[in-house]
Amino acid sequence: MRKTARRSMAETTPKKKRLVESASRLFHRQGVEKTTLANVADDAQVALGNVYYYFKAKDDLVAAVADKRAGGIEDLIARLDTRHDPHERLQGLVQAWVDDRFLDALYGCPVGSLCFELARARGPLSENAARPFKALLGWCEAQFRQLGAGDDADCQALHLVSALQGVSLTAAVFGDPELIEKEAKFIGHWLRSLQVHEV
Amino acid sequence: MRKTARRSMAETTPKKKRLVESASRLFHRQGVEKTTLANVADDAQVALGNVYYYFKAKDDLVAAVADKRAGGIEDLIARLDTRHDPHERLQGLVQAWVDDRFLDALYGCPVGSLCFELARARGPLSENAARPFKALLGWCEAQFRQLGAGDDADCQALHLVSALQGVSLTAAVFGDPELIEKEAKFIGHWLRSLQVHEV
DNA sequence: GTCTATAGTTTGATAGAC
DNA sequence: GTCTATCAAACTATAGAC
Repeated sequence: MRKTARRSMAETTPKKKRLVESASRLFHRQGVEKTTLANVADDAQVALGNVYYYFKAKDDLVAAVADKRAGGIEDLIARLDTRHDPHERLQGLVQAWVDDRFLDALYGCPVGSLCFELARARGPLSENAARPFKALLGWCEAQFRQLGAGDDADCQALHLVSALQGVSLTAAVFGDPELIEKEAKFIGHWLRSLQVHEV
Repeated sequence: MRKTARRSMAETTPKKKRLVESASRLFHRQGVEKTTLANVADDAQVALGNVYYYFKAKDDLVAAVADKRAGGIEDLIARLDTRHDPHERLQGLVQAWVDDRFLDALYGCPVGSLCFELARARGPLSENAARPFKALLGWCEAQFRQLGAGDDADCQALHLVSALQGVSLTAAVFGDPELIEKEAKFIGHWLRSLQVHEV
């Protein structure tokens, strides 16, 4: 009757989904280039040759993971949009980074690291690499505009997204999740200063 | 008599140095994992088998490039330290990012991307991955302290380094160097606001 | 020091039985 | 749909002539 989360997933979840989830985790920890299809197949408990039934080539699996990342950002945005005011929504975004700080301080932001790896390669996959960033920047800009930022809203959005991406990278370089907490507090002060300016 | 910069380097520079410089450029553009020793040997115009006379293994070449990156940051800091006041020194740091914006918007910050790739692997090379970041953060903290930041100096240093790293990544994802200019202006305003607060 | 040739693995991808 | 077996290419690294 004892079941670990992984085993129960391995037994119940369809193989295609398991492959994407294993790839998602391994791409985060090792990067796309260092992760082999044998790694993914093994982690998902799928025979190596069977991977090609679900994905014609490695790039198709990478594209599926990239879509999952973009969807994750869009889901996060949708959850934040249930909050009442733009200041709380932006603070919620920062809090999402704090929530993930232990994993991100080991392997970086899963979205940033993957999108960067795909964009730098400048192959066919780099087309959609900017999608999560476009969503995030556009959403942040709308929040800052509602805070009364006016023509500065796009600069503030870029600054916020950059700070979050940058601290994920820095924390990963040091392996220290407290850096994310520290930067989150700093950003929190900044956001609060914009709000009181507004009221 | 006509000589391109590359060819003249290929003919006059010692092979070991050429290998490190080719590796440095290729690691920036493709990442360590995607770059093969054949790529490096070809770019440096050195026979593949000869690479192993200078570097026992690929990791030794990677370590040499990592040292070069750390040295580059330390040189930059040394150049900035010739300036008269901490505000000008910090603005000079931001300007260094603007100067490199065209290359960084294609392939990211060479320091950040390499240090992150090495740190994430959590192998023997990740030991020194934090060295350039440690130098940068320590130096920035000293500048902010001289600006009268007090106990906030370390938070401000982390924020500045994060913003620079983050915007390099974001600009690379979009392939847009103007994002670096935009964020540099925003940071410039922030630094100026700290200075007038001081005076 | 420099080169060619190649060993020994690993990798993405395919073939074909079940 | 799933599996085993395997190919062809690419990679790190070595051997050995010069």
